[in-house]
Amino acid sequence: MLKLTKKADYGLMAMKHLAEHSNHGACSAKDVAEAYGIPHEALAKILQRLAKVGLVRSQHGMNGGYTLTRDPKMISAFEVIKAIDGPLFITSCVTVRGECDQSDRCTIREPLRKVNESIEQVLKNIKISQMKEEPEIIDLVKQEEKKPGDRKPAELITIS
Amino acid sequence: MLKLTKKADYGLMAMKHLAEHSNHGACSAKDVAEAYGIPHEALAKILQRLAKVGLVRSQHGMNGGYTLTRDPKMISAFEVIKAIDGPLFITSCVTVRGECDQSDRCTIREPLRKVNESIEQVLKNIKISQMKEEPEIIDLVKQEEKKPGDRKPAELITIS
DNA sequence: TATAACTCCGACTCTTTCGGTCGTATTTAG
DNA sequence: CTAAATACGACCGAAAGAGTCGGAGTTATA
Repeated sequence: MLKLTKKADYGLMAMKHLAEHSNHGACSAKDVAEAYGIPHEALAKILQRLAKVGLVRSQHGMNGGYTLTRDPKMISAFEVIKAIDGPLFITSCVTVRGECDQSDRCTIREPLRKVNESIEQVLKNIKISQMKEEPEIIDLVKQEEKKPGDRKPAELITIS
Repeated sequence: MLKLTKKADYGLMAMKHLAEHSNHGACSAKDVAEAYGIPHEALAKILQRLAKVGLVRSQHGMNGGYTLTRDPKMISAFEVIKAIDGPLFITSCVTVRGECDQSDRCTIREPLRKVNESIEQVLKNIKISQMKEEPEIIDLVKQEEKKPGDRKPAELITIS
């Protein structure tokens, strides 16, 4: 549960790959797919959606492929995921149109909406350029787990 | 995407309902289901899973039903969700056994694992007793959205 | 200029998971 | 013993997922 789809995974991998190879010109979908062992036609479709929202630029013909349109420091993981999988809502109650459809007494809607916003912010603050294998760059969580019995007045999650 | 299942939604609603009616004795699955307009047999199956992990206690026979086993202040949303939907992993790469199965060059595994931990902590800090319709109790996010072009050196997400 | 190679693009099918239903057995109060 | 409630398993339809196929467009090269 609560996992993002393989498409989003592939999209993030491809964006990172393009960021690392931006100096070598465009990368074809086939090249990226073979580099990570994923079906290249599935990844092509993902890159198409990224091109449609303007995150990458597609280039037809020989030696064509995809290039980033922005500095990878300015592209968040949230943008990539949202482009591929659509808007994210943690709860099934909150739809695009706003409210619960089946029960007007859904009393947990507001707290979960807050959680949803929190997750969005976490993903918005992760940039493609940070997607390296250096975990110390990203310090997402700066707190220990809860201990039942004490109420911590203020907890912190620091990002970057 | 990134939404938790309806079962988890129902489970959280039921837990909150039990927390509010703990002084009236046990609540039957049918009562809870009718209160929120959800099929009572689907909710019964959810409550069974919650009973199996010990979050609620079931009582057979007439005037039976379900009761919480702990103080609702000590039950986190994470426990409920995990009991219903299983362990959560934000990325498909990270399985229960640990690693990517298809590609050993999945370079985004570690950053996403950090994101995953962050989300877990957010959910662990939301208690059933906090699931009221008073949004000011829970202040999950304390920042505005990003503006492409400025780099905020340190961002904060404050919890409770 | 014309051909051919290489790329992107959109529609389609198949599989898996989710949500919900039904039926039967078990337990308990009256 | 009967009524009311949970416990448990199997089953079915719907929906979203992952992947595949052929076609359209573009550029290099002879």
